Amino acid sequence: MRGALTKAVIVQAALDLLDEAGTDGLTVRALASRLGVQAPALYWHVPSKQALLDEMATRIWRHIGDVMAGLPADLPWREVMTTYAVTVRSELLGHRDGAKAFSGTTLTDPDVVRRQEATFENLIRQGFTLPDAARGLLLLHTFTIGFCVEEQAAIQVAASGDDRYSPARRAELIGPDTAPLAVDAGEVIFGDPGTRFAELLTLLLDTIARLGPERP
Amino acid sequence: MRGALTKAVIVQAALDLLDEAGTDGLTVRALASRLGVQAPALYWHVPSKQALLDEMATRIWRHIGDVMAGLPADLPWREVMTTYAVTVRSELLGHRDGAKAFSGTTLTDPDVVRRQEATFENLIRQGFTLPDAARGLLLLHTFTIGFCVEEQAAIQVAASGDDRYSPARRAELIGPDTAPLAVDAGEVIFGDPGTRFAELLTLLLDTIARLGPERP
DNA sequence: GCCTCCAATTTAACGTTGTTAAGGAGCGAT
DNA sequence: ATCGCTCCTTAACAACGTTAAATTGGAGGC
Repeated sequence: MRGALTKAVIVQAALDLLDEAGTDGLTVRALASRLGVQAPALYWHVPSKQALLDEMATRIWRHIGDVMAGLPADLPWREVMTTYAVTVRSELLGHRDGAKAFSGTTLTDPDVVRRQEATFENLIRQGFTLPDAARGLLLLHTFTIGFCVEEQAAIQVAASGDDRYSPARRAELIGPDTAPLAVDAGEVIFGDPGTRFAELLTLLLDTIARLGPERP
Repeated sequence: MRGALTKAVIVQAALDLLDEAGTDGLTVRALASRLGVQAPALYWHVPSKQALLDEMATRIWRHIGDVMAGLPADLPWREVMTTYAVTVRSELLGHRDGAKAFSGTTLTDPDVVRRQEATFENLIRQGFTLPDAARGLLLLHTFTIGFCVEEQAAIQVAASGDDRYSPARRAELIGPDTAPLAVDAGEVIFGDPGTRFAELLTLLLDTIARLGPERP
């Protein structure tokens, strides 16, 4: 089993451990134990825990890049953008604490950026200027990040047995008589996240259309 | 000086310490020392560090609520929404690591929610249905959170002397010949954040207009 | 004026964390 | 065979959040 440890193996195990134990459970010792090794052994392959976290984030974003690069070169722009948003969301929510852990991360991999080229080419072919394509994707990216951060936080609260976001408990805490609008707004804001995401995404695509190929 | 320690004082000191020392420097011992007290003394007033972090977040969001509640009851909806986005951004960026620390946080204060009532009343008076007002604010909220998370992460990278996001270094890392579009897109994506925020915000307000009072 | 009681704080300590230093085992090349 | 390099272990450190127990200081009853 000597030499079986590589950076890639460690990163994969770290992602698995994160899913099982969450951020708090992702310790160097627990990770080492899962790999059948002592904790300091990992430091031969990875300079620090922070570097490991960066590496994990890079893996996630590289995978998202793979999906985007695999799209047909002439896919309609709405589907391109929908795929991006949906992929990012499923990838972030697919890992416990993923949104907070992998958002706003410093990508260490220029390769990820390079592979955006095909997407830009496609968008431009469909009538976007480059700055507008960039703005559109940035808007989508930003929105998706924010959405997932909030969604996953609520998921975690609910998972801990706290029903603070359920409509009934919420109404009770606020007092329905004092702020009926705020209570009702909760139905929209804390309703089914999938529906909400789809709704807002459609709204955004309509926005992006106006700065791109369907400019008024 | 006995009895001078209260939860409010601790929370304020914690915010100050966060700004000076960042998330890593915000330790129970450092906080106690700044308050002229031993670490365990804090546990008389606050049950845990996590509770303290929640309390800090609540303070931030309550302050944002103060600003919103202080707006004129008939302020045009675009200004209402702009104020919300701008206030959230300045509040989050106003504290070191603020975006990550205070986003997706579980508000412990129903009072914050109750005070949204006036904002909803105003938006409805200007032609929004309640669900659309909620959707609009949610879209704005989500976007702003995502934006700040990314912006502050980039700020922190730059502050550590890493010029990875500067146009020149970025072009060098990617290789300008292999992905010219991706390189140029960086000018938009990593240009001045204030401009970028204002641009995207305007874009969003145009979208929100279509589901609200200026429905086509 | 003393004593009591309770709120608020200290001292001491525990287990766990990320990380480093020093050393040893295995293996290929000379 | 032995050197040297790679990879891993054992031992240890300082710092962290947190708890238990002992201690202080002031307010109120006698």
